[in-house]
Amino acid sequence: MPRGTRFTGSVTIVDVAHEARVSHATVSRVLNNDSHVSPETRERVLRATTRLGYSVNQQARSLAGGRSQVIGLVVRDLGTGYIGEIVRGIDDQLSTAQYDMMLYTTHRGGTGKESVYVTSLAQGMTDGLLLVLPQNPESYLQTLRQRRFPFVLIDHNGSGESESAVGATNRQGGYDATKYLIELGHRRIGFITGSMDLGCSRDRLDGYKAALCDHGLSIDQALIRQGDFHQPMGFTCAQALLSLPDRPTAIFASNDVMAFGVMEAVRDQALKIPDDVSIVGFDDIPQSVSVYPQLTTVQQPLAEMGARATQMLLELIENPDQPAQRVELPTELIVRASTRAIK
Amino acid sequence: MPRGTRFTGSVTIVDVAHEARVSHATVSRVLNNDSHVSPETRERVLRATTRLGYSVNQQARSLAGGRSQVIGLVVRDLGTGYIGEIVRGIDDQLSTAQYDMMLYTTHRGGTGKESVYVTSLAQGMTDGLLLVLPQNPESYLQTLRQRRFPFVLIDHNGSGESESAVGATNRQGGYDATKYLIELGHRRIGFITGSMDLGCSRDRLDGYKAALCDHGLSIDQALIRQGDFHQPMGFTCAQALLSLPDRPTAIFASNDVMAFGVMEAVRDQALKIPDDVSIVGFDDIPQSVSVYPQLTTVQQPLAEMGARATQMLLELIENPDQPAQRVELPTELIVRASTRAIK
DNA sequence: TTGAAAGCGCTAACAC
DNA sequence: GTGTTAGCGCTTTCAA
Repeated sequence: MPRGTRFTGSVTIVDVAHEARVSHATVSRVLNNDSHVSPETRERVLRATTRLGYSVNQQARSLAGGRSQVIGLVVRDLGTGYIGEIVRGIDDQLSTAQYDMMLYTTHRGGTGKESVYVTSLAQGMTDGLLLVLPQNPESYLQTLRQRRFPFVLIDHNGSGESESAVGATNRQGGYDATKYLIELGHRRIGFITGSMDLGCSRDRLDGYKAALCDHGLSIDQALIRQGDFHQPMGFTCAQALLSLPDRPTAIFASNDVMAFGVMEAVRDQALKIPDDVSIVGFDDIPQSVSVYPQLTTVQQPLAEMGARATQMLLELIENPDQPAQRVELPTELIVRASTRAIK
Repeated sequence: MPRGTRFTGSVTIVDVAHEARVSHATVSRVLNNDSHVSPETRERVLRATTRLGYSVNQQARSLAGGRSQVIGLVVRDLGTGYIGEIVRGIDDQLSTAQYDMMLYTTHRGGTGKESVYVTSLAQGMTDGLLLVLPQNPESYLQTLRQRRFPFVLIDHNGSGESESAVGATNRQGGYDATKYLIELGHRRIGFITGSMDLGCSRDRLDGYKAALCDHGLSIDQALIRQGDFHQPMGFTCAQALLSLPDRPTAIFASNDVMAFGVMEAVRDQALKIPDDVSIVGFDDIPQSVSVYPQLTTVQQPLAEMGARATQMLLELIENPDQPAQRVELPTELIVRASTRAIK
């Protein structure tokens, strides 16, 4: 009957050692798959662990210099399905690697908050960090780099080549969607950007512009509004676009959530989707099939991005001296019901 | 220049002690707001911590018998906005209490997985647990109770009076929505349940039935379909309801996500919302205003539920011998565009 | 009020 | 192949 500290009926490595009639170091070896243990001892220890219902105390393990088996996930918020999808991918990988996840949201703190998190995180709580679409990341990326703390950026390609990042072919995605609209006969295509401090936002805009150029259309600055990835902004920008003297016949929003705002605005003006205005989004979050009409959008393989980033992080934790990897997963235009050929 | 172990440039309590010319025990006292420290010593220590950029190592702290300052959040998945809203509330409270959060999802494991989490969680990693809408919870609630490990259930009122839980007035919500539909003139009102192993699902159904009875309408079992809180099931159930010989003029789904599935099904049959079929959901997740027409729904104060549960958990951690609290926050019918009076 | 010392559960040399 | 011994950074008696 092992004595417990607080709540936990904690069976420790020492109890197991006692039960298996070995030293606690040997138990540790077995637990860490050290090869220098005789098969029969290993067997005996393993039996003892199950008999006693032992489970390792991660805090102690990581204090002693081992891994914490925890990674930190830093996100703005969990608002939309966007993060949910990414987490699905992360989660899968983590569970097979026997890792747990700490969740850090930054939505309330505004600037500065993130860096507080990150430094305290790097304090040993976690073995590595996954940063989803970080806002003004330079403030703390610096710190992480200095400490050689493993991290991978998701959907944001950092400032240089020096960091590992997984993203999608944002430029191509922007290009494809715009080209598609052009081929449907649209000539005046409104564009709503994401937060312009993010590389992915700039890339999508670039793709839009490139497609326009390649098809001999000029770039009208009036058709480009600066958004922020949130629905209200999609609404506002769309309102502005729709009240232009020469109203666009199609609007391409830099993410699905803003596209929902566009839908609202279009209806607000008693216009029909897609008859009067075609709408395209970006991301393909689960909600894009819940709305009506179902949204034509550029799919990002979000779950896969999460999974890939996690694999990369795990490798980085294993071997921190690895060179940075930069992965771009392909986007795909998903045509649904919010777009149609111009009359 | 403190020496670091792994990545962290870790300034420890010893470094601070040295700098402040006191023992590390005194530093610990200051850090833990122990009253037996002279104001001037405290001041000196505090200055040293900031000068050195010290930040406490939670692992060590919790190993030594203190709090881990981490709570665990156990959810099925992050799929919809539902969890996102709850987390917003949790997060707020946690940040003011200086707590961090571990996220445990159970979506992949199916049965049994949750209990594995929970036991390993209770192993000292976290100070307490928040369980959102847990599936078949009896398997591990038992364990938690035995160990007297603090936990609070969210949106699920446990098996007895013995556990702390925060939910909403589900029965009343079900009643209100149904009553509203009846007052609009609807007589045949379809109902899609949630997972019936959950108390909240049963309560919503009860409210539906009670409203019917109170208004002299009989309960037609054919109008009640068993759902599971997911969109595809909403679609399927709605299809069944709509192909009934005497088709319902309104459908009340036990959550918003299923209501979206209902919308799909209604359109699939070339019927109009709300002209041919009125639709009501439950939850009021953010998406319910993104869909068209905007969804009439029973609002649960999700963020508030998260916040309240967190406060309760924190109190429970402070004083585990407290009696269990059971809180029901009020729901509110939010009338939007998916419902109308019958012709 | 403060310091010394023990120990939380574990890993990682270092012996044997 | 296995045991012994030191810590990891902290909290917490127990003395002083």
